[in-house]
Amino acid sequence: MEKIRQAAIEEFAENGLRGASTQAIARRAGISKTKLHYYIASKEELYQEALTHIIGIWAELFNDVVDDEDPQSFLRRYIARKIRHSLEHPEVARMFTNEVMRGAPMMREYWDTSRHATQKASERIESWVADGLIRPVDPFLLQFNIWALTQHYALHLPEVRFMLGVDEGQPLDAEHIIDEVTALVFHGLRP
Amino acid sequence: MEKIRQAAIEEFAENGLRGASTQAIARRAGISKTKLHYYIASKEELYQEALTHIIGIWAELFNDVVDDEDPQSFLRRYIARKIRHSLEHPEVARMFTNEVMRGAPMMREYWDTSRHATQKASERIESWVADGLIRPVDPFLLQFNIWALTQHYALHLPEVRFMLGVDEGQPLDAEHIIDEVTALVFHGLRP
Amino acid sequence: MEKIRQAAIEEFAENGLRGASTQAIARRAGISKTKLHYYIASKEELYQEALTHIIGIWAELFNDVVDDEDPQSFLRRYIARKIRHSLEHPEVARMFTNEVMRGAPMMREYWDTSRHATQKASERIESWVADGLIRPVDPFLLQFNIWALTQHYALHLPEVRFMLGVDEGQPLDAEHIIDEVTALVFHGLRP
Amino acid sequence: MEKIRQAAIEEFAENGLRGASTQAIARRAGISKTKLHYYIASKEELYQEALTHIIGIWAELFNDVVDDEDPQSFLRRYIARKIRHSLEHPEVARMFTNEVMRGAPMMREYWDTSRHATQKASERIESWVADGLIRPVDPFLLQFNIWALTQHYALHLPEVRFMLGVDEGQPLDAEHIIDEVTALVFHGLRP
DNA sequence: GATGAATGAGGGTTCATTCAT
DNA sequence: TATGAATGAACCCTCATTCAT
Repeated sequence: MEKIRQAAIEEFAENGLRGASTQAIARRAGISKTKLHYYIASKEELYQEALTHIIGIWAELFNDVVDDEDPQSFLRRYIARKIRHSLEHPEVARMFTNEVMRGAPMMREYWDTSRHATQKASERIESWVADGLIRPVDPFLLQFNIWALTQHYALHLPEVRFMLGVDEGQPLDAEHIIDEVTALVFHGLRP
Repeated sequence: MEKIRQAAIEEFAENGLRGASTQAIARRAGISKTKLHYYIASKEELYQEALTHIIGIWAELFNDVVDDEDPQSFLRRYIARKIRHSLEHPEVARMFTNEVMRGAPMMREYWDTSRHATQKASERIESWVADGLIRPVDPFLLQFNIWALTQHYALHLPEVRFMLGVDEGQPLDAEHIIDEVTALVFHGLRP
Repeated sequence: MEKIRQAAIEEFAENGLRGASTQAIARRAGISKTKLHYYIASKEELYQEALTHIIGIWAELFNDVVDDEDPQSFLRRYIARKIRHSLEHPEVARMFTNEVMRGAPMMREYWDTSRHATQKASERIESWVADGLIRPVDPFLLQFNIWALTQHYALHLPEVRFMLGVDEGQPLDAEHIIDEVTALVFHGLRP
Repeated sequence: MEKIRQAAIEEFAENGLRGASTQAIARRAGISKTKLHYYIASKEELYQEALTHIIGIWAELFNDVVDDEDPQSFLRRYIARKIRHSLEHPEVARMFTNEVMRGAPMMREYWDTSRHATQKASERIESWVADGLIRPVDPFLLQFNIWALTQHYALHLPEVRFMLGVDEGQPLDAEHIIDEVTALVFHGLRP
């Protein structure tokens, strides 16, 4: 049941694994607690499954990147997609961050996989540096920094709205945020 | 009792308000649950108090900024302090982010205060732009971005260590991180 | 469905009425829980029915006793059959004992019937005593004692195997047990 | 708390580990379920503890046996004590039997210890045989048989009362039962 | 006749908090 | 000030049973 996972991600994003209650997840999904437990084996397993789902979402989000793109095209597309998704589904990034802040006990094995991708990306960044396309940077930290910038708007959405004076009813100007973040990174990498 | 607050921040950082247990806080503080409840009125109040304390920590961290500093000096100091603190006390940033991700129900009134400071900072940034010291940027988003970059290393500390291959025993190279983040921001703001 | 009853007796023997789960009975019978409930009205009724079945088994086991047999022939046959059945189907004796240990709420009416048989058997034993075939004994207690001796090997089967050093794969020597129990009773009754 | 264990043994005797409810144990002990859980760690542990207690009771019951006693003195004392205890505290024998019927998952290690005692007792019995004090018997089965005879009156107490026509108010004639069982065994062992 | 979905009641256990001393 | 005992509410989950098809 799709809506159970959605409800779970929202609840886990707000309250973490321990703080989330199956009662609340059921309420969010519009079903009874008993019915929820008919579909899931346990809270822990639902958590695990939701986490896996999130990882899948992000994999899908970037699975059409073209290797021979220039840094600008690549980074703009990456940042744009990530921020757009962050603003539309902040609960996804939040649940993920929640897990990371717990010490990520359920993600250690994912990191093993992820490490390889990070390393490959680092090599690519270094080739950009070698080609003089961007200034010399630590390729790992650059990845963390971009991740930080794009995640942030999901985590701090209410604060951002508040500070910008954008009420909950109105949409945030996603393109403006994308432009600013992209600009910071572009200029920040200029040789 | 100082150590209760410290224990509370660590527990709240990991498990959030709902997920934190007074039992666990007591254990972290090395006292009995009963004793803990002798010192605190309720879990909620302890949470509130810890949050206020965190805000105080950050206020203190930046209360000697000099208004007439040039952007470079100011930003470097700000970023350096924030990242250093993030790496030394990640639980502080984590508890804060946890509260924000919950929708920050206990921080709305803080935002009211904070908004003013944010606005003042924006004016200062705009004056830098007007003086040609940095390129034109959205001053609010710039603040968010810097915040994002400096918070990140607290939230994702274990992941960062893992990806960089730095074991828990060894210290992370804080200065290197500060250099890279500062460089990104400096170059990113170059006129 | 025959296999449901068999599954039920096994489960009830191990866990009692309250501790038995329809889930487990269904699993033992190789069907789904829903299907089980299609065939039975309720757990309680299945229990009742199984109990009645057990009583029937024992009635059948001894329904060809010949009244004019001498004590030796009668007792040997009785003991032999009972012990053989105990070793082959320990779950039957176990479920019965389980019910008795609960206070036998579902067997009170059976006892009414049983009492008559017990009384008739007592008269027969007394006639043996009167005829000088066995030494004077309390005929009721003798019946209890024989029952105790023959039931025991069903209830304590694993313990008996363990103490005798007979692995689960190998068969217990039923005839040896029968011989020893019979001998004890025979000698115990010698005038 | 002594009364909790007593309540637990009664409840476990009637309903087994699975069938027993902490609710019911609490009710029997005259306390609330919450209070019960203040004193115990878990139902399983309480069960384990009660089982250990029972084993201790029986050890105590026979710890003053004198090795140089003749068979008659020894057996009479043993049988008398065991039956008296069975009639006074049938729930103890019942809980034990309940565990055995489950397959005794929590007693396997006790059997290891018990095996040694059983073997020693067997040697003693064999010495009696060698000395011509009793007729040749399988020493292990003899022990099982005596155990069966003495346990039985605890397990089947209500049935025994019913068949003997002794109402719950009146006391059972324990000495008569002891006499009959002892006589059966004595005669049964006569050379 | 047969089966996946659903459900109210209750299971054992933990919780934050209060009481009694 | 300090602490073992106690407690009502809530927790996650399983249960026997019924529903809908």
